[in-house]
Amino acid sequence: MAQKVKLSTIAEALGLSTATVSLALRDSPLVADVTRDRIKEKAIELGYIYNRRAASLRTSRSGIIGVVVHDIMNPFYAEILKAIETELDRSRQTFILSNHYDSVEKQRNFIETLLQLGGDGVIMSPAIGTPASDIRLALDNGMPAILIARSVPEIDVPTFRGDDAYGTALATNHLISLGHTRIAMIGGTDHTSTGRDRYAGYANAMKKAGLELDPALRIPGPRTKQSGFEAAVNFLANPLKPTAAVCWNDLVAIGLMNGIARAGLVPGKDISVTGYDDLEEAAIATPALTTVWNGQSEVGRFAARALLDKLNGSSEADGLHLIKPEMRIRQSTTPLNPGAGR
Amino acid sequence: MAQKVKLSTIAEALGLSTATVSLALRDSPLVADVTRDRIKEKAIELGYIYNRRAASLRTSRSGIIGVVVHDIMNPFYAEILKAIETELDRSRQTFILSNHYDSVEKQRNFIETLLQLGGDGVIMSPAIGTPASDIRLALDNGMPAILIARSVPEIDVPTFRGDDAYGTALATNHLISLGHTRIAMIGGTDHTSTGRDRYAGYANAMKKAGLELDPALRIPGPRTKQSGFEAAVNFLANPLKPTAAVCWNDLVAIGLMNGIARAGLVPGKDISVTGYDDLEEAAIATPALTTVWNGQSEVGRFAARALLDKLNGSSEADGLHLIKPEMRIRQSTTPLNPGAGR
DNA sequence: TAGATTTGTTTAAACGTTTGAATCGGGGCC
DNA sequence: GGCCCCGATTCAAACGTTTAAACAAATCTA
Repeated sequence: MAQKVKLSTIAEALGLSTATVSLALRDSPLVADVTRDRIKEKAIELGYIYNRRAASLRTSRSGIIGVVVHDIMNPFYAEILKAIETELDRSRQTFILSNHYDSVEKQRNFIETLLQLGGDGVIMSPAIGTPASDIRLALDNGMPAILIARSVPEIDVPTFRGDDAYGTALATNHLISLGHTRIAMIGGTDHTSTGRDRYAGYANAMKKAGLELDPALRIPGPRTKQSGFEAAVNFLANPLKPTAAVCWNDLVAIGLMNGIARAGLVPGKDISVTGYDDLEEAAIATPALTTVWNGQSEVGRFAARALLDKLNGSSEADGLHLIKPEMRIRQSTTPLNPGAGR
Repeated sequence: MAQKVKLSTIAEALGLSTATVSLALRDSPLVADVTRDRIKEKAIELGYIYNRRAASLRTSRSGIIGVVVHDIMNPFYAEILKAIETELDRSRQTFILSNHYDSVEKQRNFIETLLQLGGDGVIMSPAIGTPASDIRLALDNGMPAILIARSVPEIDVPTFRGDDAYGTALATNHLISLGHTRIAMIGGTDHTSTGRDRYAGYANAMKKAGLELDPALRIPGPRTKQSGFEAAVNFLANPLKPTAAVCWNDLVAIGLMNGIARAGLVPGKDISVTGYDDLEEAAIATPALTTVWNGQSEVGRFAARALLDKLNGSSEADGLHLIKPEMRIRQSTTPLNPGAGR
């Protein structure tokens, strides 16, 4: 590997100063056109590589943005990330991605690393139990933060997520309108604002329709296919078997449908199932999954924009922004079959 | 936001020099125990944040490692990434993740960005058509590279991937042993080494068994569920309908099974299907998918280790390392049903 | 007791950029 | 001809660390 090529290498080769070279490479109007061209040519010829750490040490802008979510493998976040990526790419920001797997500690490590690297900002879906102080750590050190998918108590930064109570109410009402009365709710926990909201939407819809809220019909659990698959056993063991299920998300719903099929019943016919998120996968599941579109791409896009706006000095977007979910009706929900559920 | 706290802030507060503070914070034996404790205490009290860009400017080690793959949303890569993450976390390296979506340009941008940030190394699954010069760009600037999943002609860096020809041969032979003779191969392209290898494994197994290689039975396509789902139509329209299919990967296989089910046939019974990769999802699909384990976690782990070794000066691992795939037999493959396939 | 060693700390230069202020050689203006 | 201004370029300091080398004081050693 040849000697490192830096500004001064180019400067010396041309008999100029590093200042001129620096300005020229950044298209400053201060340097003569002809000089700029000579400099740029030489830079390419020598294989010059801009040293961002040196630059950012001087300018205190690194061009790095951090994004941390529960699990990037989860298609729900993956769709959000894709939207963020598209938006940030446009403004030539590098982004650093991390999972926290709901470990507050891993999340704080990430924030600290990002501060050390001089990150310009952070977009995060906070881990369960995130203390306000962890967000303030970023804020106090001049690194703006945007929240997605979940809120953190006492923190008032721009926050984007779906209107969960409204969304599960949509799904529940859909099932009620099909004649179902014993409707289970599967997956998720009550330890997050999302969890509480989703349950509230379901519970309110049930009450409003005059239906009984049987605690045995609430089966909490992780938010994975595996968990939905396993819940099927529990679900089908219930003596008064439910005829329909509102699932935490599409993954749980697909897992549940697989579990139902494995038990010899026909999902969508014997038991109606709704998902949540409307992942790409929902449409090609068998049967095609009725679900609630949760606006992941909107969340990602808005979050990225809000951060870029903040970096440019505006702060209009503070506070909570809810995206209204929409029903996507497919084949996994059908009118109550009077013979089923016994 | 208060004034920035730096080494000199701590130094002044304690009447010491920045050198002492710098050494103390890094647990150098050069500084007295009592002094070190005072310094560390003060650092916490003042909320000191280590500035890595300044440090790395001096040391030329940034602690940043880049990872670029086709698509992090793809569970195949996601499993590799998880293994890499686990391994790198252990040695406190920050990693920057990116998709190239098989765009050589996006990939080169990533390499350039990483160089600008002073990345210590890069692990990549090269985009289709990656020129050797793009890898050399990294190498020539002192940034070691490791390849996963695919090779690049003329490049001899440590490369880790599954033995694809062997793997598809396993799957094909399994189907042949069940009595199938009209076996399709679905998904993938011939533009990558992986693609050619997988086809070769299938083709050789067919020939060796004395079976005809009907070009109509080769249905190339993207490596997604969607694509498998769509291929079902094409597949079932064949007048001499195949009775079994070797799929490019589990996603294609699951999509294909959904498509078969949608057409009113029973996957695994009317038509046998094999996947590739053995994703978590394969085991809970309906029917549970027979597939080929491709050692993603091994690939990720080995790649990360190889890079860390390189950074520590060793270079033993140069060249290609193949991981031997293994068959995972489940319910999606059954003996040929003489009535089917007509 | 003088010199050598050890222990703990400081000095100062370096890493590669950016940028406000300074310089320089011409013109144009009155 | 003196003055000011202009465009193009350079000077030099700064960003916050690290580290080789120097230093000072205390402790050994012969």
